[in-house]
Amino acid sequence: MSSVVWTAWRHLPLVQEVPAKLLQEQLDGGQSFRWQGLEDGIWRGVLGNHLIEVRAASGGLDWRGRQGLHDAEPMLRVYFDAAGEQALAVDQLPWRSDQVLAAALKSFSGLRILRHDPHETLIGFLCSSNKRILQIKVMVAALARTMGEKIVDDYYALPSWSRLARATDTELKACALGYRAAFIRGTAKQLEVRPHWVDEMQKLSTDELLIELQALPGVGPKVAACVALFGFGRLESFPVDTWVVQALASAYQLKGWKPEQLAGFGRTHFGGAAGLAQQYLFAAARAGLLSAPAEVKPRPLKRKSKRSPKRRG
DNA sequence: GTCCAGGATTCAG
DNA sequence: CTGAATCATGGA
Repeated sequence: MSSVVWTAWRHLPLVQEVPAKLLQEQLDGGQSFRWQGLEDGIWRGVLGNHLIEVRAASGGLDWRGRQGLHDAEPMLRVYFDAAGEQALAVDQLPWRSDQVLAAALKSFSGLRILRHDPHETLIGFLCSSNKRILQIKVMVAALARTMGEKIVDDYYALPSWSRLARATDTELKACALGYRAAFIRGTAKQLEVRPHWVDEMQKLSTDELLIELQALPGVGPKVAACVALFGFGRLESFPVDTWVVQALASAYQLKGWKPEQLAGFGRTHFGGAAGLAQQYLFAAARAGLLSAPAEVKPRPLKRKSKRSPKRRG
């Protein structure tokens, strides 16, 4: 039934190899909502307006696109951090004094923050509140199929902000977004008149970026942190979701801490690559590797009583 | 039927 | 200011 004509497989060398199990964690572990696993370890996904397939291979990845695709290798090199820049960031994490982190780094060695398109990241995480990863993927796919441009077969690019801004209630209803439909539409109406939004955001510091993101409808602290991390490559951004709350409560003895407090702990304890640490802990928590807090023995921690003034200017 | 999901927003107190 | 209620939908 498929009318896709593929190029030959091409090799994408990676400084740090990505075994099949780790590739699955990266592509289907909550960073992206646009990949589907096929047979034989092949993953098919839509990046921008490209339909791409990848699979683990010795020394890196094999990939292919549709016949006639202009070379997508530069984009994929960035997407998968082919140069291995994040290896340095991982080494800067406090794994030498943090046994929990050390275990997570070992279990998912080579895990990377993929460099997603900011628009796609924002759309995905606008759908994410109170939803599981699988259902987020369904909603994003529905948005693409309903309002995006067709690529081939049943694969569609994500719709533009201007298209989303004029989405009808019927169209949004068909995507089963629930109350998130208002998030999508509200953010779309703001961003459709800001064609250089990404460039503007890139110039900001991470703290400024997080504030600007949270000014968008449906974007709170957690979604902003995810967009900053996965969409803008801010490795210091530390999203605190239910899994991270669980992980820090059980493995770091931080029961009862509120998300904002945990975010502060994350940035202080993990430093400039806190978001990278977060993704390892997120993966470990979801894999059930942090469910035995008795073994862990973290250093004593003090809770800050100081409140942060929420002023701007 | 009940509970929960990579939360955000609104509403009491 | 903080904490609880509410939001729409689908799967376990």
